Amino acid sequence: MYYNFKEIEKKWHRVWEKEKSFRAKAIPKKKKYYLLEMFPYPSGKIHMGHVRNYTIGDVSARFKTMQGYLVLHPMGFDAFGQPAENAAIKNKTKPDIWTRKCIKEMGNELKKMGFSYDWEREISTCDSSYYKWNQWIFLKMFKRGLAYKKASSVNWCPSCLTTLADEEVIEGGCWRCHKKVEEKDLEQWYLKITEYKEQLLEDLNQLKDWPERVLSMQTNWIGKSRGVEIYFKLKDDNTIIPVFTTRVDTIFGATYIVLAPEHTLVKEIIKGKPQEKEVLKFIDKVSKKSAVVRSSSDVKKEGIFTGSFAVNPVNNEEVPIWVADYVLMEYGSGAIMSVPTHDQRDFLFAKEHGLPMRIVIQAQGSKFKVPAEITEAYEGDGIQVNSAQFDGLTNQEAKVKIAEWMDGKGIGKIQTHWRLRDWLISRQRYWGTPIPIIYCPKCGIVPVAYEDLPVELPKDAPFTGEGGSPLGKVKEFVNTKCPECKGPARRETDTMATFFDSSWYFLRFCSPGFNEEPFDKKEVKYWMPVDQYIGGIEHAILHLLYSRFFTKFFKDLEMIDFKEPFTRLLTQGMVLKDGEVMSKSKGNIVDPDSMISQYGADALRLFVLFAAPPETELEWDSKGLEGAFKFLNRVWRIQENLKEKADTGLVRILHKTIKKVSEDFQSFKFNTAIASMMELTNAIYQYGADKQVFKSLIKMLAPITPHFSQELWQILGEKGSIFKAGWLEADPRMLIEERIIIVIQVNGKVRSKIEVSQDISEEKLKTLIMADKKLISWLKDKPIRNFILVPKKLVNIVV
RNA sequence: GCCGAAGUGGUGGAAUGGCAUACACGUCGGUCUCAAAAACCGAUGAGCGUAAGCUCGUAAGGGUUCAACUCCCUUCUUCGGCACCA
Repeated sequence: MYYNFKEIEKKWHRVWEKEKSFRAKAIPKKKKYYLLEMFPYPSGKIHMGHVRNYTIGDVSARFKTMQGYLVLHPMGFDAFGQPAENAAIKNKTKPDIWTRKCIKEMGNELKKMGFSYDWEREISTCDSSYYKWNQWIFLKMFKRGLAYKKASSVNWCPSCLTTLADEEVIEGGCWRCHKKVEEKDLEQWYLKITEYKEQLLEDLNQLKDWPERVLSMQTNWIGKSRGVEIYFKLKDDNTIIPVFTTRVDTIFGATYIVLAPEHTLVKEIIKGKPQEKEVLKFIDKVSKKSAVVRSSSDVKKEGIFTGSFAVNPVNNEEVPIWVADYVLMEYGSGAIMSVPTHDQRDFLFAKEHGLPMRIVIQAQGSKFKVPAEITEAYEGDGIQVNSAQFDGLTNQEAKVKIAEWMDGKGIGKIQTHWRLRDWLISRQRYWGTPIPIIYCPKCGIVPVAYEDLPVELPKDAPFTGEGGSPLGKVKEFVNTKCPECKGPARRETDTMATFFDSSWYFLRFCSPGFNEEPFDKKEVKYWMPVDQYIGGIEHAILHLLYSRFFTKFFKDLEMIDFKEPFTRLLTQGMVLKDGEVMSKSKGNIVDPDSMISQYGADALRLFVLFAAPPETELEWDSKGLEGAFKFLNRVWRIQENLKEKADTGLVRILHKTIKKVSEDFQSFKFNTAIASMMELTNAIYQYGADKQVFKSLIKMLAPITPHFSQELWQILGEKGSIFKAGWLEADPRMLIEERIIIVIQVNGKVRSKIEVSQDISEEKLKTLIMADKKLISWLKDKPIRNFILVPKKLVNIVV
């Protein structure tokens, strides 16, 4: 009754494995296609998200293969990380053993899905043959000053008991466990990603085939803002107070300045002033507020006058100096100029404290107002007023002119501020790459020599989940000799953030066994960059930014000759059930494995592609999966009723389908490609197919349903792999319809349809229209004002 | 607040200036069957009408056009990112 998917799928898995069907070996001059999906964390079982991600990738890989490309389609495991430690504690085993078991299980599940991976290239980041090169890269960065240690206030997750990079803090919480992140002062290792900030921003322009969403997220994250640092002077002793602004066009309206409570100057300027005691009290009060409270925008801004004045360098006006909690020491210079008339925040603050205001930008076309009349700040564009020699310019012109003028006179400096911070990579964790650094009491921080790599992760470490770097408790690991003076020394006991591992794995895939350097330059030259990368949107900043950084670093080392690792990027949407993300805690998980045993991998693959376009969220629908399975059976049964020769009508539909499917596969519109194959199938049921038409259909289905198609291919008498049989070409002659249907509109509304020969003349068509009974009542007694003909499609008659 | 994406039947979705709702799910009806399942065939945006057909309809309002889901303007809603960022 149903086709025997169980046996068929098993059969072809064996064949593919035996014949090493997906082995990719570089052939110079042959056009290559490197297709990569983000490698998984080996949790043991695959989930629907994996199924979706890897199915999208696999269909593209198989399609490209059929089109004649030499396709590299590797798979591996992002195997270091905290869950292994937690699982090991829970299951009373070791992270190493647990992870390897998971990798094996997960590999089997991936194989069950029939993905066309070159398994001989499999890598796991927890193998010392891999992480050795993490250490090598780290040392290269260290020698260039790109890896450095500094004491700073860092993000600390109290539940994971480790530090986090800025990128790993999502809405103030840990990206992994969502616990609120705390601040802690620690000495940690950083990578100087900021060295590449210009390039990281600039080269986004090069990524034409990345989703706009990702580009905008990265742009926001890097956060470039241009402006001017203005040098206000203290009235009493000419001490300079630098103030950063992006709105230098409003400088003539600056009526006071505000310092952050932590600003070093505050204590000096209040000394001996009557306000001293009050201000100190205020600072103390602010310092007791948590960062979260202080940074929530709905809390009322509080501030206090210091008793001191500063001089505005553009007009030598004396302005009062205030201290307020809304000015942050971490951004800019920790001091701002305040323009109440053109900044809403300043406006509210000035109203509250009765501070002076002056309008300097006049909205075009509106009546000039005086400060007393305005009810809110005007933040838009307009014409400069009250701005000395700049009056009459548009504020956009003034922005440039004033900046240049100030820069030239030395009363300000054109400056750029960035949001991006260096990447903190130290983790107080066991299951990661040891940082290859030795601390010597005599020589200080000493890098491990290249020939001593890898610094192996000890197999036994007493990690308990109670915090503190577990490696610190392994004496044989910690105690070592200084590479320089040979005296006793200690090893660094933190490990690297796992995002380090995944920042270059796509390069390793090009030559996974290479043991002279992280990768073989020749192989990388052939395969890289990745032509198509596919993965989840959650990596829009994290992994994708870090990988871009590493690529630029390798370019500087002259190990590669390209600037960006991923030419095209597709971010697939999440799989939902009942409108929510599938998760263990919500208990709404659908296990791919049980779906495979019920309907087969092919039906599952077909369903996840058909249910939604790849980028959008996919609502799980078991009825839909059943429908996909029914469709495959419907196709399967065609073989029982093949005709000698198919009707021309059907052959035309076939060629239209070939055209549509080829275009859609190319642009990842799998849902509509499948829809048109369903239409072809419906037409076959109507007309009856011959062997040729049927073979074409199963060929088009092959990238999506590889086992199913390969089996039918064999049943139809073909030997060998359907994937080596080439792709289909639509015959342009078959795409021309002889009889076409012209839609007739009257005043833009469809009133009739006429079937005509495709090469009918306009005159003849007009005659036919005039004779159309359906149109008589619409056209009778009405002069035709316009006759619009869209060739081969439509006529619109305006009466 | 700024930036980005989106809003279409009962549901997933299709159409990027030219027939709105392809394809599928669901529902209803039919064929086959003792019956059911499966399979096959058909109907299925709303309203009015016996019917032919007519009117309305793509978040709301306006505009451009012979013609707008599609382009422009305003507004609303949802999702995502950034944010007391000066």
